Amino acid sequence: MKRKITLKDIAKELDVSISTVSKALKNSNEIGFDTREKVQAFAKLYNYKPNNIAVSLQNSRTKHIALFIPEIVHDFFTTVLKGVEEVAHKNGYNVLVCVSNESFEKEVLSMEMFARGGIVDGFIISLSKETQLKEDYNHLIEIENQGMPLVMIDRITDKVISDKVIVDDMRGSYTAISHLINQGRKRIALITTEDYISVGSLRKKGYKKALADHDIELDERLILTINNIEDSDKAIEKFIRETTFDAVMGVNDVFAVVAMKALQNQGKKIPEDVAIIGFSDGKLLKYAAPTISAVNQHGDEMGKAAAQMLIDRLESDKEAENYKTTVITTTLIEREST
Amino acid sequence: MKRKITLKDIAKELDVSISTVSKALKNSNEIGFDTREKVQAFAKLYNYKPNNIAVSLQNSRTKHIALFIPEIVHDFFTTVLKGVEEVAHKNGYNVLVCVSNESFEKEVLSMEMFARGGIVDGFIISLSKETQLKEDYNHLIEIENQGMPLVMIDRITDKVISDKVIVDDMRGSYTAISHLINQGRKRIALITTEDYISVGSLRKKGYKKALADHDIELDERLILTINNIEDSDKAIEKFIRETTFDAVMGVNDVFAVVAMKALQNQGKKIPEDVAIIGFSDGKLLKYAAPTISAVNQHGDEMGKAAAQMLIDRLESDKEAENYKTTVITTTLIEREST
DNA sequence: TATACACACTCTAACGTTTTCGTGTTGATA
DNA sequence: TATCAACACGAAAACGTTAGAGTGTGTATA
Repeated sequence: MKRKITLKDIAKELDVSISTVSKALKNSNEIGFDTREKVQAFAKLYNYKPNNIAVSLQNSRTKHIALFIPEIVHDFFTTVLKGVEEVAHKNGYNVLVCVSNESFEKEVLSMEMFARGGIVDGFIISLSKETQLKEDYNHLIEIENQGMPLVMIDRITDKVISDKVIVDDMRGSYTAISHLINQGRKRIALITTEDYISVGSLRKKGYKKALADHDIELDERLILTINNIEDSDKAIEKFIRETTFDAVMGVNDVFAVVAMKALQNQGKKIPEDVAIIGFSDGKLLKYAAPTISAVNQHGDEMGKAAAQMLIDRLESDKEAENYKTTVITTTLIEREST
Repeated sequence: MKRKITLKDIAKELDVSISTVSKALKNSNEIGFDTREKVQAFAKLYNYKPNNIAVSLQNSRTKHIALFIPEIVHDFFTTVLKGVEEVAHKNGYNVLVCVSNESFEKEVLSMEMFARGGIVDGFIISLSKETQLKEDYNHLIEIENQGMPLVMIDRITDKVISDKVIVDDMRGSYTAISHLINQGRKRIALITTEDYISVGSLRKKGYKKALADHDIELDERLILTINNIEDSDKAIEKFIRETTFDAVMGVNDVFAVVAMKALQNQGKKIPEDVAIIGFSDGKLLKYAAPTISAVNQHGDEMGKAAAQMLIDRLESDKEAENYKTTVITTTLIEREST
């Protein structure tokens, strides 16, 4: 185990004090030119890198940020992570990933440990389902009280005041449904999640508004609410067997593709008999046969925006409370299914 | 900004020394029972959590591990991350994610900074393509020389001696091809990556061995090597137009699904005319129409195994060099395409 | 009554930095 | 020759913790 070289080592070797070395490496003009040169050359030669932990202890900044996501095996959150990682690294920050697995408890526990332990400087979080269901946001409020920056993304709550990055879910949904209507679809079904999930409910709102604005009467029977993700496949199949419509939107990629398969099994032609649209940043809809139109949420953009907001907050010393909410605009990707 | 409570605060408040508090919290019987009780109660009341940075500085262990992956928007690596995160958290470790984006430079730079800066205690890495192409592994060797544990996964090299977790790529491929042969397929195509990618070349080996063992003559024209991932779609379509076969295996999920679509466009029936099989842990093949058989690599198992190996190494004090290579067995998931 | 020793603490150094303040040496100025 | 900056550097405290080495009691042993 080769011990790492420290300021002390350099100091001893060059017969100067530790502070001189420290200053010389920072090119402080408090130190003579010759000494600076000498120290820097030596440090370079021995590949000296300051011990981050010591630096952190000194200025109580770790240069780490935490990203909490409910689920990692999910195209959207994956792209978010990619975006966060990119701008974090560009700014010299590292990303600690915590997957809550939709569990309130894990979210709370990890968050508290990260915060009180001084492990990270700030948080980016997308709420777990359980948290949204319980509506218990004390851990987030506690974070804020401690003065740690927090950026909420995608699955947010307005019970907590903080920076936020969201997608224009309602608008995305509205646009998608309008697109279907403009193509002459009359009976448009929606496969969605339960209302407590913020994005799901917003998408439903967009759906309803689009119908209303185009004078199509809302038929609640055309809305399928999945309450148990485990057997969503069966629920969707049953729904499709028992309901007739000429278009359907799923609030994610799996719902859309499962619906398509069920329809195809029924002998329906896509898009002739039924048009399909989903929400997704991933490959599932892109490579389906036929390819399925999608509302793209631009997870990477969200990640980038969130990371940038967080870092800005961290680097600015002002206590300012001008919290911002950035809205990422979705784009409709038209494919064969519509 | 509420300052965090420290040992010193507790000590002052309770009029004892800092060390007494420290020991009391650790339930050291060097401290009287009453004092212990008092300190612990107080700490609990004020929700004291030790400052991790100070602890890290003290024992030069950060309880952080780094996971280097070439690409995050990729089902396999996503499941790996999930596995790593799970066992890391279970053992009190945090995961720093670094996405190399297949870039040698980013891999090297990040790695050096993580190592010399004392940011993490150990590494789990899957090599970037560029690294595998260059065959320059000095950064990894350097890590090992520093005495930092390193676990290589999936995309590995035997130029570096370390713990490893791999999948039985060759065997997985062999089994898949044998499965096709047993179904009576005679002309089996392979869509693969260039040889410098370790897993791709192993899968090709398995393919060849399976053919040989079943007395099927190898026809090099049935092997398509994708050298530019950007226009793999076109390359695959061209290949399918110009080549005839009754089965095809893709070394990943996209190759398989693109091949299927191209075949279907040609009017081929799956699996009647052509059987298809891919490598994947994700949803793409599962939700394709028809569903596509897959060699499942169990990324989560790999992640778990790798994290466990790394942590074992970190927690054991012995300098032992009995490096192990864990092989995760792939499983063949038979679906409609075969 | 001297000795030993367990007990319950406190002191101190250490981890590797950064930064403020202090200090000895120059060379220039009055 | 006394005075005073400017210069180049060192000493020390601080960040929050841990752990080994003291220290001062009180009680049991010889």
